[in-house]
Amino acid sequence: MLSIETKRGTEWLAGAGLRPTRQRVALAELLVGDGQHRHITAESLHAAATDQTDGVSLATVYNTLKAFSEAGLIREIMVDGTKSYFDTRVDDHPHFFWEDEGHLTDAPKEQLEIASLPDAPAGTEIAKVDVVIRLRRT
Amino acid sequence: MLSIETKRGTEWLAGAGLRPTRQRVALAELLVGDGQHRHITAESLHAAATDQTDGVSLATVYNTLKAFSEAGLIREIMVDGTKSYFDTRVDDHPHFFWEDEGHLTDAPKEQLEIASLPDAPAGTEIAKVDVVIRLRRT
DNA sequence: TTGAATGCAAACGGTTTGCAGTTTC
DNA sequence: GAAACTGCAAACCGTTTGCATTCAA
Repeated sequence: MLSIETKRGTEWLAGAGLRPTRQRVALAELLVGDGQHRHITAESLHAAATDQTDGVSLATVYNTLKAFSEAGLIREIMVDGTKSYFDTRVDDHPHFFWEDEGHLTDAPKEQLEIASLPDAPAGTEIAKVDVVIRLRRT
Repeated sequence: MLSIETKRGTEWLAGAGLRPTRQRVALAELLVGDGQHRHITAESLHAAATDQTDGVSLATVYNTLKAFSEAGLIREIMVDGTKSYFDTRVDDHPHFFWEDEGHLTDAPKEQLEIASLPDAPAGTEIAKVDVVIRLRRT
């Protein structure tokens, strides 16, 4: 069908207590509408939104990504320094970063076995562990 | 003694085939002069250089960090997104990132055991594996 | 002497913000 | 109606760059 599905995205927002505005629903659909995980940047998401009938301003894309991120709906991944990347999958899992193309994909979590991890120093706890496997074309 | 030691830094530069200009030697000394590893940002290094008699312009700090990094003398660590961090220790090892203070320290490498790592996808090889343990105050 | 390195200031690029107008509840 | 959200444009801030000057070899 041609009509835009908005159910999943709306529920996703509701689960985080975020108001389902037109813009947020549109972005949420682009992010989780088909149930797949995605890696995006503000720029790529803005471009995707612009391709649709409902556009969303770049500033709102930034504000929304920040809001989603603070609500725990998405996670920011630090790989590039010049750009922010976000992942719709929020559990700890390793990433491949394709240095030549500057894009990010999930690495199979089952294939990563961490037998032991350094202890958190006194007075601190581990908030998250980022594992980024940087790839280069051979 | 009060005189500024410049031997180690000068040799360090020579080893990478970089000209030992006054500025580079000063920065190299600040980085490896005492044989200890350091985690720095352009800003912190510039501040440290300014505290000395020999100042170095901020642009030169940036250019120099880039040159050192390309020469393999230091390594850039991606943790913050808003700032670039560099490490004078260049082997693969895990880091603690103290989210509250925004600073970086080495995590004990012996305590990290990776039993298995995802395979590099066809046509690629692993350039490096970044492990960042993000800490939060309890 | 000559190519490389430096420093200043201006440019850059991704991100944030102030504020007026709009929308959700 | 009140509070939250949006969009525009301007501000921001770490970083890079153009170019004239200085320096190492």
